[in-house]
Amino acid sequence: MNEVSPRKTLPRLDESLLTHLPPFSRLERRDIRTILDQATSRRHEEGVSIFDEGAAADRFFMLLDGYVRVVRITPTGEQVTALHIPAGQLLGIAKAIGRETYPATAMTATESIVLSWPMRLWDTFVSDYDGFSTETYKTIGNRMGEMNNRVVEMATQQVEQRVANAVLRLINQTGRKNSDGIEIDFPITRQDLSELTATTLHTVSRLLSAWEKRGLVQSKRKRITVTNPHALVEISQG
Amino acid sequence: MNEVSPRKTLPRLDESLLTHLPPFSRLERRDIRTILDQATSRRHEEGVSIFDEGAAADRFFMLLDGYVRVVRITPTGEQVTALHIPAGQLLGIAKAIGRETYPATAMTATESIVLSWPMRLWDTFVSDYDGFSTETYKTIGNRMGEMNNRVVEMATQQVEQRVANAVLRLINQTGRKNSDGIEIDFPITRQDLSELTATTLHTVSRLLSAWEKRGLVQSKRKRITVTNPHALVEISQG
DNA sequence: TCGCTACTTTGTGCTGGCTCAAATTCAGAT
DNA sequence: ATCTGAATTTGAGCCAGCACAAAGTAGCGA
Repeated sequence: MNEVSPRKTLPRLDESLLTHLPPFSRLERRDIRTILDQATSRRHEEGVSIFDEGAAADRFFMLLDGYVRVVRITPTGEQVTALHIPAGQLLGIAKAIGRETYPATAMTATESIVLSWPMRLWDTFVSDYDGFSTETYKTIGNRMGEMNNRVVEMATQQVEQRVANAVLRLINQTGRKNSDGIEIDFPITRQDLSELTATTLHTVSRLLSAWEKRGLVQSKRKRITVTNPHALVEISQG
Repeated sequence: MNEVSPRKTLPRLDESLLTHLPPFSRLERRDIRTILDQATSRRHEEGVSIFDEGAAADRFFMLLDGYVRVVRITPTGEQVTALHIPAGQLLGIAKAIGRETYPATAMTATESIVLSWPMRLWDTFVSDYDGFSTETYKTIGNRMGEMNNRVVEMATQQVEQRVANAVLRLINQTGRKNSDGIEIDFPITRQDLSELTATTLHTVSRLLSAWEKRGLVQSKRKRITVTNPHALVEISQG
C-alpha cells in the first residue's frame, strides 16, 4: 500500500501537509517550512503503540493519516478505550497539560502516518506560532467534553444506549459515506466496541445482530455501516 | 458564622489570600494587589450554583474557602458529579480550553467564598503573570487525569470498589484528621456519593453500613470518617 | 416541645447483562 | 486447496445491584 519505511525522515515534506490543519493554519509558509524541517515522519502499521502510558513524554505528535485509539490498561490487564483520534489532530501533548509522562497509550487503529517533534520544541511552538496554542487548547477542551460525556453516559445509560452512542460518535468523527449508508472508516471489532462502552463483546455482538435484523446497520467482520442513523439516535436516547 | 454579605466587593482584600496559591505564587505583591483590586468577592451558601452548564462563560473564579461540586444534569434530570474542587483552585476556566460556555454546573458543597474576574481579563492573566498559565494547565491536567480514572473505574470495577475509591479520593483531597480517623471535610449524603459512583443511594447506604460494622468507617448523617484507610484501599482494589 | 422535612436504613423480588461454553465463519498464510 | 487463528454468533444459567416499598431517625424552625 505504501512504501514509506518506518523511522525515516522523509526528504522534503510538503508544506501542504500542514497548511490546512487548525494548529498551523494561521502560519506563513516560511514557518511551516521550519516546522516541517524539525519534524520526524514515521509510518506505523495497524495495532502498534505510538507511545505508552507512563513513559517520559519526550515527543509530541501530529497524526497526518489514519486513526489512533487512546487506551488505558488496568492492573488486571483489561483495556479501556478513552478516545479515538482522527487524522489532523495533535496527540501526546502531555506538556500542554503540565505532565512529564504520557497519561495513556496511543495505539494505531489503522496504518498511520505521524509527524513528531521533540518535546523541547513545545514551548517554542506555543510562543512563536500564532494560533497554535489556542487551537491546541480547543482540542483539549473537546477531548475533555467527550470524556465528560462518556462519564455521564456510563453513569446513566443502559448498555444498548451506550453502544448506540459510541457508534454514532464514531460515524460523526470518522464516518465515510458509501452506497449503503455511513461506514466507520477503520477496522473495529466487537471487542473494541465493548472496550469503548464498558460491556462485553458478547453483548455488543448480540446488539449489532439485533440492529442488523431491524435494518439499522450492516456489518461484516471489523466493519460497521450505519444504514439508519435516525433510528440509532432514537435508541441512544432511550 | 460569617457576616460577609453576598454580592459585595470586600474593601481591601488582603494580599495574603492569594500569595500562597499556585497560580499566583510566583507574583510580586504589586501584581497581586492589581489582581485583587479587579476581583469581585462573594459568599455563597451551601447548595447553590456558582455558574450553570451551558451559560455564557463571562467570569472565571478562584475558590478561596469551601468546597464545590462540579455536576452535570442529564435530560432526564439525573445528576452526575464529575469532580470535587477544594479551596485554592480555579474554576470556571472555560476560556483555558477554548470554550465560550461553561461545560458543567458548579454547586457549593459547603458555604464558600469565591473571587471572580471578568473573562476578558483571562488573556491578560495568561500573558502578564508568570506561572499563571503553567499552573492552570497543571490543574486541567489533573482534572483530566481524574476524569480518566473515573472512566476506567466505572468500566472495570464493581460498585463496592468504586464507592471505596470515591471515599478514598475524597479523603485525599479534602480529608481532615480528627480523633477517630480522617473525615471528609464537607457534608456529603448517600445520594451525593451515589451520584459520584453511578449507583443508587440504597446501595451506598448498605455498603457504608457494612463497612461500619467491620470498623472501617464511622458515619453520621452527612458526615463520613474513615477509621481504617488501609482496609478501604484493599476493598478498592478488589 | 412538637412537628416537619430531609436523610438513612432495611427488606424483598426481579432482571439486565455478565460468565461460561461451544459452534461457526472468515481472511490470510502455506 | 487446506489450514490456522482471529472474529463472531448464539445458547444457557446466574447474580450483583436495581426498583420498589416502608419504616426509622436526626436536625431545625416555630
